[in-house]
Amino acid sequence: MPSPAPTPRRVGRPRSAQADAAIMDATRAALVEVGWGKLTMGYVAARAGVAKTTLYRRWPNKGELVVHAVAALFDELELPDRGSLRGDIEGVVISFARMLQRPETNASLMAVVAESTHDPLLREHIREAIVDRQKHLVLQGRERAQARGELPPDAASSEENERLVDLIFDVIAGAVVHRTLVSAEPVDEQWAEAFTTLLLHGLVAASAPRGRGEGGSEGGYQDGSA
Amino acid sequence: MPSPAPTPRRVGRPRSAQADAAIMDATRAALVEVGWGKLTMGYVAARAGVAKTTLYRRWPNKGELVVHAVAALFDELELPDRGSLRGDIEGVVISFARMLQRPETNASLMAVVAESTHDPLLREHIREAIVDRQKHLVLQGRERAQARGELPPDAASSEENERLVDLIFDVIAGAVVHRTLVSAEPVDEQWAEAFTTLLLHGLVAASAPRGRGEGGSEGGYQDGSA
Amino acid sequence: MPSPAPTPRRVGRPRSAQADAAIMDATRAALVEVGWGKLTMGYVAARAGVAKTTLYRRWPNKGELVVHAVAALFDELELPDRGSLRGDIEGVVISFARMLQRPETNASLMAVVAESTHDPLLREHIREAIVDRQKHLVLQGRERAQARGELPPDAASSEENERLVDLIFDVIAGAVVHRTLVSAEPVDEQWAEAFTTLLLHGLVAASAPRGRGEGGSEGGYQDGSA
Amino acid sequence: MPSPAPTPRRVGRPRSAQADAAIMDATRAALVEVGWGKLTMGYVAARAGVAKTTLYRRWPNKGELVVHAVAALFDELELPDRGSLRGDIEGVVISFARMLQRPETNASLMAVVAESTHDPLLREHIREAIVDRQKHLVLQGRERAQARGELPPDAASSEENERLVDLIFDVIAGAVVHRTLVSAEPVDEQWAEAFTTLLLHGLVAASAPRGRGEGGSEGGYQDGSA
DNA sequence: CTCTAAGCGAGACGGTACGTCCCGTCTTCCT
DNA sequence: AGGAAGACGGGACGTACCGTCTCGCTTAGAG
Repeated sequence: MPSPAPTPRRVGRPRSAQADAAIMDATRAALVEVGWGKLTMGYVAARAGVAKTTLYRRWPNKGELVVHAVAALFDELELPDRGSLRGDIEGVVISFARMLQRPETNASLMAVVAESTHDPLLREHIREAIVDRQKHLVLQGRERAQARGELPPDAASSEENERLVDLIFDVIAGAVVHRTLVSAEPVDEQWAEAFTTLLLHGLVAASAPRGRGEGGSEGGYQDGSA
Repeated sequence: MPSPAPTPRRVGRPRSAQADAAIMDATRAALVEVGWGKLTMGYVAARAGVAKTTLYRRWPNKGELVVHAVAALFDELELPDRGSLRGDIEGVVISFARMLQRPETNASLMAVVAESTHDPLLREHIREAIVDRQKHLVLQGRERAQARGELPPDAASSEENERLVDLIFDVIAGAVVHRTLVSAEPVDEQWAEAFTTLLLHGLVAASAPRGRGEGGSEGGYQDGSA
Repeated sequence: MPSPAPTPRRVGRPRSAQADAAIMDATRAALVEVGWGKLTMGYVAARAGVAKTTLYRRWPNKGELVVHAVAALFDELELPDRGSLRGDIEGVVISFARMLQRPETNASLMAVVAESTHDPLLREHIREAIVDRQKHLVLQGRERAQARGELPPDAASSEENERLVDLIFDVIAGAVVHRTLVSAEPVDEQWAEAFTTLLLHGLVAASAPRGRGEGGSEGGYQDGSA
Repeated sequence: MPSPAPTPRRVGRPRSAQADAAIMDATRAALVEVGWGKLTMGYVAARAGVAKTTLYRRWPNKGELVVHAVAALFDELELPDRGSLRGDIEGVVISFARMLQRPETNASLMAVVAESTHDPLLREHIREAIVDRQKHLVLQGRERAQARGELPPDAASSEENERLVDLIFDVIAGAVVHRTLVSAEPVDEQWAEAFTTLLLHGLVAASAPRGRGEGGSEGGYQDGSA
């Protein structure tokens, strides 16, 4: 996919790539310093050594600029193969948490999400730039686990499949985000292990064929010892 | 400590309780209409039929006003006894989700949380007003389940106990919030059921005595059919 | 004229004379400190150790309060008989200037006059409280000079008489005020003497019967030496 | 000193001269309509068809704006040569009074002066913008009269000279201002003539060599008839 | 010698204007 | 054409006073 864009006009002086990078850096730095609410275009521009005009030539408003700057941070999320489902989950939990604990991400993610609650375009923007990117990791991990025989293969209905992936994604991302940003407690190895244990057992049940799942409630905690 | 509650000696004209209520209502209504970002003190005041100064006499700024207005919404969260752990979990998930889906909560919660990422006082405010209030529900549900024999009694170490409650809280609240606000998908009965199933199995494992928890990873999905 | 007021009601607690005095003092002190523009009722009240209500119970607004406080200062103006018209003029000039140089008067007079330029009621108030009181001194001095034979007796027309008194008053008060407040130079003995000399010669001409007055322009300065 | 006046290197969008003029006009109009006390920046801005910020970009506060607007009015003061000292004095008196009677000047001058009583910078501002400009007229008139032989040439001491000019200035300006603003009576031809007569005789005496001036007090009013 | 109408301190109230900050747009000149 | 500089129209901010309005307490004179 080299360049489907139909020749984007090449007249006049080209945009400075240097400016671009400086702006991204300045935006992230400013987010750390003052947060979304007090972040001003003027300050970003000044810090980047650039005129305000230059910002507006690239992004239509504050929101877009910040989302753009934040989204890039999510690119580094990866899912190294640790050989087991448990290992993979713990890995992603810890690496996701590590990212969220960096102040620029911390401050930015929630700010951007909050802004999105009454801005559908921004919400779509976030979905593309952040959510889908992360969801891909869940899929990848699941496939590996299935290959290893740790999880049953895909259900018949692809719709049901997607629902399951979405659920797992919301549980993992939700728990990590909530602990980091709302409870404001660190996601350390201990927490990651406990969470993984919880998830792992749930996963097995959730992935099992329908009609069996609700067994948990009756079985009680004596279940395992039988 | 000479006087236990010495009648705070109110002098001068007392604050109007009417105004207080009108402001809270106006704030929530305004949040629905325009969202956090465009909510203005002037508009809230006008809508409440009150002078802007009256707002500032009670709350030092927009943030505090909104947190206050939003926090009250969390008071209505309850945990009706549905007779089983599964029922209780589904109940709280759905009622929490229902609350989050109401536009005023939707817009406000994240906004307020986002604001808190660089405002420790606000963060403490949130913890008191919202987080602790919710955590209480988790405790309550767990006690009921223990009484019913659905979950094992408290672990020996109270520290470990607290860790577990915190974990469960982050998982429930996180998943619901994430699905509602980030994934922007509805929390319907179907999702609540699937989530509950997942959580239920995880819960049993997580609540079990240490040293057994990690069994899940090896056992695989064939576990149940053995 | 002992009390034409038809018994001004004597029920209830009478107004505190102490408060009255404290308010007047506080007002004048505040005028010195911050000037009219920044003088606030709250500050005057606080400084007088009195509630704002107490101020408004006595004067309907800031303007009236200040005029009242300032007018009292003019009461002390007197015209001691120095035995000659020249002496009397120098005396009044210096004592008037001395009053104007006191910071509370300095700041207040112009402020009040300025305020009066678009407030006819206040203007009338000033005329009664300040202007007429001063004009009386001019009349008194003139009568003494006439008695001494330094000035001709009143003209036939009383209207013309009044015009003359007004003119003299405007010249004296105007010159002193202008030097003090606009030119912002001190009215010392030297200036007072020079001004008196100027006025004295003018006075003789102005007081002379009509039809002769314009002689000055032709006569030139050689006039006296002839 | 490499560059004597290096072309101040104007960068960025220049200030709109149109806006400048509109603001001055609006300020003067507003002064007439509502007076100093009720003049608001918002109203001036609206009337000028300009944003409030544009006002504050040019003047730091209401006071400076108004002084600036008013000072310009004094530019039109001139001293047309009427051929005689008497004529010149009457001319300047009447044209000065005419200016003061215009409502915008009326309201503004005193307000600005009042404000200056506790603001040394403003006072200096006024001196430069208004007082010095007027004093120049006195000098000019005196020189003409000296050339015509109506007044004696400058005294030996230049210091004494300056004192005399200042005195005359305070008398003329003071009398006109006082009559207009404090006594609140019109300066008509009749008053101007009477005042001029008074001043003219005083002038001759005051301009005469020292040691003779005080003669007036003894001579009495019979002086002229001898 | 009580009763009671007014005075009083305190401070909340509805308002108006302030002067500031930032937004996103627009000129102007320079590269 | 891009970019730096900065003025512009606009909107909201949070503050400061205004003059009014409860409150509950105090106080002196009328009954």
